[in-house]
Amino acid sequence: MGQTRITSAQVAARAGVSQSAVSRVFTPGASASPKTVEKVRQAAQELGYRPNVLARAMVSGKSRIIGLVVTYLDNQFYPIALELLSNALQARGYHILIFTAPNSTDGVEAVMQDLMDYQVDGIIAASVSMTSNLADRARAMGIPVVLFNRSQNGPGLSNVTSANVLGGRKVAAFLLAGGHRRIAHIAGWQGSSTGRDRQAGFLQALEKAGMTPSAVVDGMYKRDVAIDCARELLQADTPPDAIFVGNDHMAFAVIDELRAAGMVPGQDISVVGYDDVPLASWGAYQLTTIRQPVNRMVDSTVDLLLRQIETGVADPKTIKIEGDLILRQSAHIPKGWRS
Amino acid sequence: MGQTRITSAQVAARAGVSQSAVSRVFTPGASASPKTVEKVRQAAQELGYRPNVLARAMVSGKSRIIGLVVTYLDNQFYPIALELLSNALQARGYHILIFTAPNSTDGVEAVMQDLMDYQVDGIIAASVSMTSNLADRARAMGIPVVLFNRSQNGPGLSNVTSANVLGGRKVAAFLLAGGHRRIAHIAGWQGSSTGRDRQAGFLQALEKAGMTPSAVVDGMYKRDVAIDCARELLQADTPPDAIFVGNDHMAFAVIDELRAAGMVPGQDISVVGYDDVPLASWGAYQLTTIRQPVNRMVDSTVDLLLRQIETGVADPKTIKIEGDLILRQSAHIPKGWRS
DNA sequence: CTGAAAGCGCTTACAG
DNA sequence: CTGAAAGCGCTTACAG
Repeated sequence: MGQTRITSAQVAARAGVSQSAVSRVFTPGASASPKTVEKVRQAAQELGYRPNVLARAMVSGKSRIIGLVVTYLDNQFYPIALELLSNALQARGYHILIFTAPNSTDGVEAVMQDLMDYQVDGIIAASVSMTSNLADRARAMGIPVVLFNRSQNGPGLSNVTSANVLGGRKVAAFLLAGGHRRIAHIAGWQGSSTGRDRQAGFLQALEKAGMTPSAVVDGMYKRDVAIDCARELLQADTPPDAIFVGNDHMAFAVIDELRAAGMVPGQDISVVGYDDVPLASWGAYQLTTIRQPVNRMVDSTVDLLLRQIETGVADPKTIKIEGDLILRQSAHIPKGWRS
Repeated sequence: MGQTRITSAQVAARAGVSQSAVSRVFTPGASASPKTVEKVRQAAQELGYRPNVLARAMVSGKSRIIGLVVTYLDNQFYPIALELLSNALQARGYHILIFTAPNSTDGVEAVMQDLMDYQVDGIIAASVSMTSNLADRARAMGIPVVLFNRSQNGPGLSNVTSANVLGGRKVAAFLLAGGHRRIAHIAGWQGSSTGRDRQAGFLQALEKAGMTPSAVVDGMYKRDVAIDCARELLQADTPPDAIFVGNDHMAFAVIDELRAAGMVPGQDISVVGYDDVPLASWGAYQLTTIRQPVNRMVDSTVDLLLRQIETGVADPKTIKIEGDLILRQSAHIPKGWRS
């Protein structure tokens, strides 16, 4: 194998300049005469030289690597977020080192530690919660952390989510306006802030209207669990006439189950999800749902993270971005309703 | 910010040993007395020391980073493959640096170059084709490359796919046995080996049976294009009674379109896909399809790549793994058929 | 603007 | 088994 990676010293020799000169030509804030630049570029070109990013990282202390921790790659929302994050970061000269973590606390712990060992400049934790111990450690090492689609208090932690409480309220208002009176909720995992917030907003708004939900169960963000929940709701003495499901991924499962029971969503029963992943708009589901503004969530995440990295100032923020209710056929639309 | 990363020298000082001793304790093939190990571990523990992976990479020449290039994150097959690849690699002490590339040749070129700058130990290119120039360069630098779900000849290139030609043949045999006589094909992108191979096997088998397809069009692996194709096929003078679609992602689009036209897949017309992504088994689609054995594809990819990395022997292989036809309701099942 | 030199945090022969 | 030293490929004060 011809592992002959060219070094700056070799380029220097060929160009007839010092190794430092070569380094300067390849360092953005350089200072080199046009002549030097020319000679070095020429030699580098001929030799096929490219600076070693790892060596640069060692001395500069900046790896230009962002660690990303993800768990649920089966929910369409995350691959899309991942793609957008990667593109945005690449455009700014960073790259993503990816860690798929089991959602257990221990799993996340191990993975984050591993991640710090790679000297990442920053960490994005997507739908993962952190122990305060871990957050402290990252802060102690000066590694900025942004939680994506999960919100958590803690010194040094930034988080970016959609306005989940508000979203829950919107869904409740919509279903009430639709004349529904037996409204059930298959909640997102109650161990997550998104699951809790969506539920809280939803229940608040119902209560304000003097209503109580006909049932509230935890779907754990899992397809299987959501199916069981739906089945259970249908077998109750008074089955619901509407179901708010904690995310689209589970809502699809619920719709499949309702249809299997001979019901037509949008006619016999209303179903509303949360996320607006692409599949929600496909013919087979036509799911009414709250759109998570993933583009803006990604932009905020990248901005927050890179600002902290590049200025060195830890300035944790909590950002909540409002999302619209998208009307489709899975739920009855009240006359004259505008969202 | 308290960027006080502990170094091996600090641990050495506290433990009362040399810096090299510390290094040895943290190097797998070490040689250190139990006493030294004990003292060092103790001091490391107290200080919260962890070796700097980048520094280790510099001197050892092994970064334990695998570059992954992906393009289509909207097709459910890839997030799943990504997750499995990441898990398998993590289990063996490697991590994935991710690059999302536009599918253009230039885009891939830029991204791969970028990737090599990070001194990755190996590269997995998922559904991406490489210029021979690029392949040569990777080989010259001794970086093993495995193409995942794409097959391409070239010195030093390994590739892992399912048995696509065979898969195409299986679909043809199945549709013929089902009594279909106007069989159309919405092909996978003809710029890709998977698209071409599936089509080739399919056409071969039809021809052998003395049949010609009623139509063959390129769906480009894109939802929008597939929808247009389906519409076009339906408007033909003799619309098809069966459609083989180049992958599941497009097949879902085709089914949506057929239903919009009032047809029932599996009764009025048969639809067969390729991949068997999770969505294919959900109630809304019930898609008959060839299962890509993604687990085995991932295992083979990781084995091939790590063997090359760890032995240093370039031993390019082409691996094709057979996948079964999975029967569901989207296509008419011939009496007594067993796949 | 430019070169010689120190240093980033490690691993690994080399002696002992 | 263990320490002193060289070196991985760079960047960055420091003089000139």
